[in-house]
Amino acid sequence: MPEHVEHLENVSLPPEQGDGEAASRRHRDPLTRERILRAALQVMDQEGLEAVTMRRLGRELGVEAMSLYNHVKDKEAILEGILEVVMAEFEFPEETGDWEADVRAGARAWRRLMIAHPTVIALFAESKHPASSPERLRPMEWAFEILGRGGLSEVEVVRAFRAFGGYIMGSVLNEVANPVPGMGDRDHHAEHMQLAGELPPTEFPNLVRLLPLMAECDAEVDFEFGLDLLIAGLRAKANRPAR
Amino acid sequence: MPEHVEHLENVSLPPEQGDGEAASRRHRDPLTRERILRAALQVMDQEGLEAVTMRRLGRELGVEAMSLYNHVKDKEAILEGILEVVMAEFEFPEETGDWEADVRAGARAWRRLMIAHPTVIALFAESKHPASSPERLRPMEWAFEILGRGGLSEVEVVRAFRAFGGYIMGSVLNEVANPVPGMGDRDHHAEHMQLAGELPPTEFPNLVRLLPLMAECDAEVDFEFGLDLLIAGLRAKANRPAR
DNA sequence: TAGTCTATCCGTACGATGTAAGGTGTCAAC
DNA sequence: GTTGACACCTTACATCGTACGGATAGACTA
Repeated sequence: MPEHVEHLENVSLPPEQGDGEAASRRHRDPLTRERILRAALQVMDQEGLEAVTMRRLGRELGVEAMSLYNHVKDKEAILEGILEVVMAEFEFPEETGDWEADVRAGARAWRRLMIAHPTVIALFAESKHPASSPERLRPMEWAFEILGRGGLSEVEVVRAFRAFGGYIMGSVLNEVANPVPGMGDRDHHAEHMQLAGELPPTEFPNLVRLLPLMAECDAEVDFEFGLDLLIAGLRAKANRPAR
Repeated sequence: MPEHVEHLENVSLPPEQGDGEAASRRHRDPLTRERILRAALQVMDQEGLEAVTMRRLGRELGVEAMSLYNHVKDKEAILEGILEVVMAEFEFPEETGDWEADVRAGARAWRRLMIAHPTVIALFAESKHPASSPERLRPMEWAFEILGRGGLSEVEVVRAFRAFGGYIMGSVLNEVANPVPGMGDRDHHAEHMQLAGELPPTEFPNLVRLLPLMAECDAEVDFEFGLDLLIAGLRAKANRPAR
């Protein structure tokens, strides 16, 4: 009988710089849905969605790819799980009682979360099932709660939720249109400027004029601008006096 | 020398229901970047992004997968190309001279386009390079043109563009959260209702109350709602009198 | 007419992916 | 001990994107 495995633990166990803890030779600390999702999120944040691979996650956790299937059904389940983990990071701003300020703070919190993990937008875009885990629902619940205090009807609350949600999602999506490398802006800036220079000015006069402006705009300020529009519009609709 | 190929044309050439035209046995009509992109878009619209495969496109066009590489650099190039084709379908609304009406019409046109090809949102979310082809730029140019007529400063035009663009993108993204099957709403509706029924009402009182409402809202009406908010806000900012 | 060029397309092959199926080891309960 | 449950590993397969090289056919030259 071939006893070809002489299980020493010299296999690899890559340096394990991370949360240390030994990974003692007999058992490494046991695999867990939790640990898998955390590793997946990390890989995704650092190297993008296409780096999230069963084998890669296995390597990351010192385990073979197939072992993951003892804790998650699918790769798809991992992807959905990442959304859970991210939404669990949502930082609820403390409430001031000022409705507009609270709405604004909520929107910013949401944006911060998406910006912190830009690739989740792609996950949302591909996700097959709507949210159902408490982790993903809790921030929604809170958003409804806040919006509900503005004197809007129930339908209006729903619609405002969708308007803000859509705006936040879309802004971030447009903001992180190129997701990969070292950091944002520089690439965008350069590409925009170059593009504006190359464009036939008779066909694209506005782009030639405005693209450079666009390149040097600050995404956060722009976000606030749109937020102002939505809130102003909502204030009008709710017949509230300007504070 | 092995002359193992006895090129008869019996291979397969699947029924070829489409644009007819013969595909005569000697040559089928020649492969083209154009034709490839069109086929890719069609497959994507009907069966989703993951069905867009080099071999699949080849089959669709009566050709081996590798032949596609004579006309496109990459699979990625095909995906970017799909964006071109879609944006080329943008239907410029005729301009009325009424600024608000034109902005609204533009936003609707944009939304219609995305709804007609829901999967492009995922493409945008994964696209590595910002737009650069004229097909993708032309609708942007037009949007700038329209927005520019509202008495806004140049920076405000840029910001308004981003606000509207973000809102449109995000709304559609949220609207088509589940992309695949026969059609929208039914699934969403059912899932929302069921979810609302299962939720612990003490932890998620707002969701329990509002999710059913959300399920029966009409996406188009909701879109208009957010559009109203943005335009109202913009009107205020531009110090224009309500019409 | 024969010969060469070039664009187009096919065939084969390689590495990487997700995952089904079954094997191996460890430990708790009997 | 023996047994069974569980965590993990190994192997295998279909399918993916694509590098590489050969075959075909029309256009051009002579």
